[in-house]
Amino acid sequence: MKKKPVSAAPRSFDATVVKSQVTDVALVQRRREQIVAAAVELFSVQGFYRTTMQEIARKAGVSTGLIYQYAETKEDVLLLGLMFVMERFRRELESSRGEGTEPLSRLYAALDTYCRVVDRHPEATVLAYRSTMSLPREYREYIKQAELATNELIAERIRACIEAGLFRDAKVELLTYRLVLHAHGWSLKHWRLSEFATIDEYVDEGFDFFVHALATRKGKSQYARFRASRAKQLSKPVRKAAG
Amino acid sequence: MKKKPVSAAPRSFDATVVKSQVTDVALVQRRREQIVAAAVELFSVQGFYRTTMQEIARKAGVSTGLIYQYAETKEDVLLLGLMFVMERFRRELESSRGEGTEPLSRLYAALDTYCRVVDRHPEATVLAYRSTMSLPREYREYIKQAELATNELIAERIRACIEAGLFRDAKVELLTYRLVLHAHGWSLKHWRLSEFATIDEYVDEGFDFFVHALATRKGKSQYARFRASRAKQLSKPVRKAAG
Amino acid sequence: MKKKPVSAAPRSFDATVVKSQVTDVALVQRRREQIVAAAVELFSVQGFYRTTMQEIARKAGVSTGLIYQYAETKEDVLLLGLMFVMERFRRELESSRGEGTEPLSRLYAALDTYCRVVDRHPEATVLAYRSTMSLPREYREYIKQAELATNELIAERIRACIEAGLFRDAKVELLTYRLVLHAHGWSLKHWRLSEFATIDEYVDEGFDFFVHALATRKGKSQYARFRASRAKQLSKPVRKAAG
Amino acid sequence: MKKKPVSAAPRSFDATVVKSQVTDVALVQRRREQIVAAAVELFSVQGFYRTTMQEIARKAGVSTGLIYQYAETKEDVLLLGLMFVMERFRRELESSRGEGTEPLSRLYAALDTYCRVVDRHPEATVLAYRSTMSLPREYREYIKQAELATNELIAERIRACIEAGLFRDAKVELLTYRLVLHAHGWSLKHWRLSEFATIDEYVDEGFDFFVHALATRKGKSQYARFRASRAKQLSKPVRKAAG
DNA sequence: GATGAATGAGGCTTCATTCAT
DNA sequence: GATGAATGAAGCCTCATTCAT
Repeated sequence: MKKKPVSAAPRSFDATVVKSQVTDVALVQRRREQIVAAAVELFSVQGFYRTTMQEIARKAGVSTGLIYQYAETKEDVLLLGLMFVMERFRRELESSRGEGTEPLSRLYAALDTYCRVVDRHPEATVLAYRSTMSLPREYREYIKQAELATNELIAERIRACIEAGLFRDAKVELLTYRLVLHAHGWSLKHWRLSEFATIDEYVDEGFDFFVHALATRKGKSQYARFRASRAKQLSKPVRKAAG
Repeated sequence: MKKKPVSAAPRSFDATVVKSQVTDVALVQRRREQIVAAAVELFSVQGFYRTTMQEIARKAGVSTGLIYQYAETKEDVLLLGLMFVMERFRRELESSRGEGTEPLSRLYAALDTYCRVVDRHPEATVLAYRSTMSLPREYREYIKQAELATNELIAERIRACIEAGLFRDAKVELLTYRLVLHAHGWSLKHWRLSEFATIDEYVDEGFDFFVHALATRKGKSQYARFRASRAKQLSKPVRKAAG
Repeated sequence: MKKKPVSAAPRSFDATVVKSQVTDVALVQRRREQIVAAAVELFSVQGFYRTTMQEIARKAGVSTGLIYQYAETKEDVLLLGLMFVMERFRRELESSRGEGTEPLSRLYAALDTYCRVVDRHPEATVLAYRSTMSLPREYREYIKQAELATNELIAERIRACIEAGLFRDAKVELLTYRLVLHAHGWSLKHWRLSEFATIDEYVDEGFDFFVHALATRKGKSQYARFRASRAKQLSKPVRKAAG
Repeated sequence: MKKKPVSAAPRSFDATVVKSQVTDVALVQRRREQIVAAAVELFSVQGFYRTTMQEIARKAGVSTGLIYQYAETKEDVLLLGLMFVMERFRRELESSRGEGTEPLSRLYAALDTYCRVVDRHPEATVLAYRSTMSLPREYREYIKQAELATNELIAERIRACIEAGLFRDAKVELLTYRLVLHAHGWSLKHWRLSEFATIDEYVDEGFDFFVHALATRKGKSQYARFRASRAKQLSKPVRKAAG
């Protein structure tokens, strides 16, 4: 009886919006990965404008001219980079399961996953905030769509909690951004937040706060059970392997 | 009995870190305002790198060379711009009173003020996120310090709630960033959030969420009273004058 | 029995101290010659600061940007120019033979060659005096070393005269600069000197003066023989072909 | 029965070729000295183009605008500077006496004085070589005339030696430049020459060389006497007071 | 006479993009 | 398909000169 999750091929991650002179699809895929990986790293550290095409080429181990066979402009490379980054977010989020189908657990898993991706790739998050505006207005839409598609993965888990009577009713879109900003915040304000919490604590504190604000009576007892089960798990020798 | 409100002179807003060739202090002040106003507007719309010094000069109604009498580099202009913006945030936040000394009311006032400044100057917020990295590493510290000084104005109001037994104990620094990010979020994700809430709703929803998550029993009843008094106020003909 | 003529490879003429973005050594060589030739001419006529990179590019028949693939700054171009000029001096001096191995004859040949190079490229000499100070302090050392290497070609011929008992003993370094300044003087004060002497006369008068001041009895008779042989030679129809 | 020494107001040192807006002659004199002193020092160290009018003003302790009341362009300041420098050379040379009227002694005194002025103001000499070309062609003539006027002070002493039968006949103009370049050389090649001689030695060696090359029999004996008298003098406790 | 803020043309340098090989 | 040398427009910054006070 679950609603069909939005999905249905979000055009937003479709890298074909960027034209390539090369026809061999597999080659395009491979070369672009090579180029974009270098680009994302440089953009993240130095910003879009401080990074030159020649630097990207050098770091990617290709010639300058080659890049222009796989992207028409520097902005294209940025777009590919942002898509690449957001695609990673979505992919990881999509594969985060949570304990069975328990809604709270699944929501926790989503937040946990999101925060940890951010923790592992802090530059990627920052990149999105810093560089999106360097894109031509038209391209920005792609990024927004990609963001919405990713958010939906969280939104649907929030909805599940509401539908299960664990959370009081509220505007899911706003709630979603609350969690999204919590995750992004870890990167955006890492210089300060990391003085007061580890990523583990940050995730738990964030979730705890969220549940406290929204949980119905039923939700609260469910949450207590969730915490107990986690506590038991955590007491076991091995836990989340370091990322 | 209250702690002394913040420090005395937060070095972080001290514009003298940027050197000027002109000695007349009042003139420096006036010219910089003129230049920085133009710069902030352009940076906000086009970004730092897309904005040329000639554009800034033209918009400020001065010659290109003049800017260099009041700032040594383009980065200096950005620093002054960011300082200017953050100073405005702090100033407005500082002057937000709230109903008497009631802690909840004062906290609400802080969030309300913050969000409304963001609402009135959305570019300013975005500017901070997008352009801070364009600064030389050394300059970024100034911005961070300025941010902390501003945050403290919120932090102390949260602390007041905790000390008054209205909120359960928690890490104030993390809570502060929660509110800060809520305010910033209104600008960062305005394209989406504004589809689901007005600024009034966004503030109220954010505060409500915050209180729900933290309030003790005492806090909850206090909050009920606060809402009642606000409802009464809101029913009166005049309300917050538009900014 | 003779000392090994100077060192092997005087680092001082090593153009690799200036970095190039281009890797193809032959191309670097060719392009630099093209650029430097234009630069030297312009620098000589207008001076370093009055010459723009655009002018150099235009005269060299390349684009402005190209120069920056072969030299990092305008100062680098000057350094290459000075090296180029000094290298020419040294090369010509090195290949000046003189009659057999007769010391006086060889010394004369050195002075004669030096003065004639100066005569053919008066701007080059002037350039060295006027523009060396436009170089970063560090670069000036290269030029000094190059000068010393060139001077050595004269110094060793003076030493040969002393060792052959033709000249009385004296500080060779000072004597060397005496001849060097004599040659340079032809360019530095050409506006005046050329009113009173042709280059031929200038060389002869300079050598005569030098020998008169230093020659031993043996040296004097040798010098008489040298002049006699030259006189005979000079009476022949063909003489030094104009450079 | 001596020829009238050229003199008769050499236009070349006439600073009135540079126009001033100020009419008070004494003030013009005073201000210009103030400005030119600063300018010469800066030009000497940094070169003409690297020195800004604002730097000159600062070092002279006046405002930028003031300079333009006493000189129409930056080139004018340079011209005044060069005139100032050459005037000093001439003045010092003019006042160098030598032992009575003995020709050799007077010539020695000229060379000695010249070299010592150069030694005390090495930058001044270098300035002349480096910066003269920065002048508009028309101005250079003034400098040349000033140089000739100064040279004449040496030339006439050489002539005296020839007329007294101490030197063989030769082109006085060339001989003059020989001595001039010797003096200038001390500054131009100081970095090298100072490794091998003190200024005392440099002067003596230079004069000795000169006399050796030119002296008649009569001149030689005169020179021997001159050296003997100097030796006696030198053995006395006090000698040339340090400059 | 003196000041110093203001001007704006011009230079060095960068770098996205092209194209011959 | 790949290379990397070549292009040239454009931007930051400097500084000689002016002018209102």
